[in-house]
Amino acid sequence: MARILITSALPYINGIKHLGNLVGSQLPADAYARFMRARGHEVLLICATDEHGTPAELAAAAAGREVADYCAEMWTLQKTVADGFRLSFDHFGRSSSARNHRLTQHFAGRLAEAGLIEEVTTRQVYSPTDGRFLPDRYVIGTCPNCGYDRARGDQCENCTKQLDPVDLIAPRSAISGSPDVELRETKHLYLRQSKMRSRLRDWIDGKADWPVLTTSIARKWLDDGDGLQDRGITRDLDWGIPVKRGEADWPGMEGKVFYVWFDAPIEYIAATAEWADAHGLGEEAWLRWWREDHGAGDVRYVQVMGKDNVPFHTLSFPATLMGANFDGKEPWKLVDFIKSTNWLTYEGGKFSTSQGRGVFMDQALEILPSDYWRWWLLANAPESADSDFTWEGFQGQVNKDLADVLGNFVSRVTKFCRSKFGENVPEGGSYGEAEAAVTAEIDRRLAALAGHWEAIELRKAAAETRAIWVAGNEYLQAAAPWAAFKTDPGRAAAAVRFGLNLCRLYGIVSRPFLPDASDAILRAFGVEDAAEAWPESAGAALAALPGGHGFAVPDNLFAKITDEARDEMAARFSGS
RNA sequence: GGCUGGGUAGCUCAGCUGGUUAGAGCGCAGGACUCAUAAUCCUGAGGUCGAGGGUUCGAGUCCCUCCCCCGCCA
Repeated sequence: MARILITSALPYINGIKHLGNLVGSQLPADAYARFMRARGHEVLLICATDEHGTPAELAAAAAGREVADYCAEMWTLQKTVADGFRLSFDHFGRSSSARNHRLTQHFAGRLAEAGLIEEVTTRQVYSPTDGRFLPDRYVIGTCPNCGYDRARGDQCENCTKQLDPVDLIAPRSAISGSPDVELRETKHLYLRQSKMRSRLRDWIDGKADWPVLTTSIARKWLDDGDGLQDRGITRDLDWGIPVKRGEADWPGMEGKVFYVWFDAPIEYIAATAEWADAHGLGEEAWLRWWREDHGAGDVRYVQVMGKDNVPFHTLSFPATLMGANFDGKEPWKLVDFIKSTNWLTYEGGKFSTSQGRGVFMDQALEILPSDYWRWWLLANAPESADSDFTWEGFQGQVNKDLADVLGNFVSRVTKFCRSKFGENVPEGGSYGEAEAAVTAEIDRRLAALAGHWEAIELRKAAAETRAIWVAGNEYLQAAAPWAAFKTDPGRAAAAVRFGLNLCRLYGIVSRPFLPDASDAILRAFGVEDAAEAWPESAGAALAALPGGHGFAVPDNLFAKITDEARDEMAARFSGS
C-alpha cells in the first residue's frame, strides 16, 4: 500500500465554476483518487477555494456585501455543487482559513531568514478620493496598446495584453470612478526567485516522466529573456493574509497583505492541516503528508491543474518550499507528478460567465445526474489538445455508452434472470470455454485499465472501461441464455450467473467515472459497502456471487436524452 | 514574433523507442437475435496518414523546409 497525496488546483471563489473548470482539475483528481482508494492505497484528496485577490473584493462590492461574508457564502455554494458532482475531497478548505494565515506568514518568515525576500519601494496608483491604493483591477483606464477605454489595471479585456496599473492612460478608480489618482511610493516584498533559478532547473531536469507541456512551460519561464523574474508577493489591500514575518510584525509592511498567488498554493498544505483539525487529529496527521522529516518521504504527491497554472506549480510554489528549507530543517514535500490539462470549449467557442455561454456546475446538476457529466467530461478530457463540448456529441455518447451499453446490459441480465429464475443468482451448470475466454479478455483489459489510471490517462481509461462493458454484451449475445433455457436450463443458469457477476464487476470498475450508478448496481446485489476493492483477477471477481445469492432488479440506470431535450438545452445555454 | 500541442476514414480520436494488408468509437449499409432502455451482436464500405524534399532495405512514426488550426507568453 502506498500513500498518495492528490491536490486539485483551487477554484477561485468568485462564482460557480463551469464544466471546463471542473474537467480541468477537480474531476480528474477525484476520479484518480477513487481508483487509487479502490486499489487499497492510502489517499488524501485535497481541494479548497482560492479566496483572496481583487476579483473577490470587486465581486463582493458589486453585490453590496462584505467580502468575508461573500466568500463564506460562495464557499458553501461551491461545496454544494462539488458534493453534487460526488467530488470525494477528504477536505475542501478555504485559503482564508486561520491555518493558511499562519502557514503563509510562517513561509514568508522562513524565506526572509533565507535571504530570499527583498523589500522594494515602487510607485503605485493611489486614490485620495478612496483613501487607498488601487492595485490591479481597482484601476480602469485607456489601454496603451489598443486604446480600449475600459481596460483593467491587470489586463486589457479587449486586446488581452497584460498591463501594469501605472501604464493606463487616463486612469480612474474602479471603486469611486474618480479620475483623481496619483502615484505614490509604497513598499512591497518580492520573492527572489531569480536566486533559485539553478536549483529549480536541476529539480525540473530530474523530472523525466513529466509531460513536455509541463516542463517546457517551466523551462520557458526559467530561460526567457533575463531568466526567472522576482515576483511581488504583497499588495495594498485589506482582504487577505496580513504580512507578517512568521509570528512577528514586519516593520514597514503594516496594513498590507500577501498577494493571492503566494498564499493560494500554501493552502494545499493548510487545507491538509484543516483536515486534521476537522477530524480531531494531531499535528503529526498532516505533517506526515507534507514533511519528509515526518514520514512524507514515501508519499507520492500528484497535482492536477489547467495549463495556465503550470508556472506557479513548477516554479513559484517549489521555490517557496525549497527556500523554506534553506537550513535543512524544514524538508517540505515537493510535487512528484503534475497532470496538466488543456481547455474545454463550448460549441466551438469559449465558456463565458458574462454572456451566460456554456454550462455551469449548478445548472448541469439541475438538468441531468452527475454521472452523465462525469462520464462525458472524463471520456473527452482535454488531455492532448483542447476539446469541444457539443450537445449532439454529449447526447450521442451518453445515450450510447451509458444507456445502451452499460445500463441496458444490467437491465437485460437482471430482468431475464428474474423472469426465468427469480431474484436469486441461479444455481446449476458450470462455467465453460465461453466464460473462460471472456474472463481472460477482461483480465487483459483490467491490467490495461489499471495502467491507464496509474498514468492518469483519462480518455484511455474511459475507452477501456467501455470495452469491458462491451465484452459483457458480446458474451451474452453468444451465450444466448434465452435460447439455451429451452433445451439446457443448466447452461442458461451458468450464463446468467456469469452475467450477474459481470454486473457486479461493472459496479466496481465503473466507480471512478460513475459513483452513483456504481452504488445503484452494488446495492442491487446487496453490496452496501461502497468501498468494494478493485478486482485483482477477473476469475475471482466473476465467481464472487454464488448461486443462491439474492439481488433486486435495479431501476434503469440511465434514461436517454431525447432530441427535444437536447435542443432545449442547447438553446438555453447558447448565451445571448 | 517566441513557445507548446495539433493537422490520420463523414465525425471524435489511438497509433511507444521506424518494419507484414494504417486502428477504435460514433455515423452509414447489410445481416443475426428477440433477454433487454426499438437495446444487443456480426459483417462491410472506406483514408494519396497537411504539402514538398531527405535519411533508410523499409516512415504516419526520424531530419529539413513550408502551409493551416487551438492555446500560452511577449
